[in-house]
Amino acid sequence: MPELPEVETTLRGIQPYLQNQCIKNIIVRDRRLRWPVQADLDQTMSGALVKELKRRSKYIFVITSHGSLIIHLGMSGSLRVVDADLQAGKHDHVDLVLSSGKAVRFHDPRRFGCVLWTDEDLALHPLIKHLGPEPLSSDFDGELLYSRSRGRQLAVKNFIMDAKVVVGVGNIYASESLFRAGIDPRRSAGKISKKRYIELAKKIRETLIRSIELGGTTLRDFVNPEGAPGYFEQTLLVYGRTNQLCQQCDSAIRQVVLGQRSSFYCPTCQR
DNA sequence: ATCGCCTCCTGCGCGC
DNA sequence: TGCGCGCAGGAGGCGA
Repeated sequence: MPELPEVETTLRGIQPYLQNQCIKNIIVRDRRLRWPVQADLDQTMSGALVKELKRRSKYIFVITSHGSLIIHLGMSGSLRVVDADLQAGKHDHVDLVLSSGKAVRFHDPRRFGCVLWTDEDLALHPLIKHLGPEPLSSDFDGELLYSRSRGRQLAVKNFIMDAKVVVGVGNIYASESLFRAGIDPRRSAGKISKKRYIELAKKIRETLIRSIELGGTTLRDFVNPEGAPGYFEQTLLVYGRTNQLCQQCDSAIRQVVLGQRSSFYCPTCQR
């Protein structure tokens, strides 16, 4: 399940194969993603030169001479670098075929992801323009969490997962960051002190950076674009550990549902 | 404005 | 062994 570290790992994996390369053609096998893939995508982008790749939130931008692609991996999406003539499998919906003989293959069993084309300013795109700051940028800190949370009643876990507040904090990393900051995920966002938000912002940043260093979390079948797994899963302290003992205090880890999402916390370490 | 719920979709693991 | 069920979740959209 790609979260920000998995998206960053993916971007870094495909970057060397795409940068300054020519997109020979695009093969669309199934247009039915979260939003339909544009019918004439191949005609629009054939022959495009890839200028640069960028990430914003969990979106990957492929910026070319013939407009940009906005790619989101949804829940189950992946991008792999393959030899262009490798037989496509089930759920291999889109190939960016490169002049080099390689292809970047978009695979997404649940089809929650998207591959959208746009010729407009990416920062002004409807999917992008409302997004809050990047958690790894200097625009994000505890002061921001504190000021944005005043008067808010929702649970702090839901608050930090709101992309208008800060992007890229998904379900796994929200639980992990709150554990590391010692904050109960159910606590009302508006009632947490500035001091605690400063600690939380620090832990969000540290947790994401550490996961990127380890190549992301391999849950289900995440692998980087060259086929290697991520190793952050081995460092998860609460996520998915219901009834297991907390590594800090031996209490049993609890699972609750917040905002339709499973959430994990230690009843002793988190207050 | 805020917040919680619904929805899209398929694969997997579980119980029977 | 096979079947049916519940769960997983990113994030837009909607209703209260």
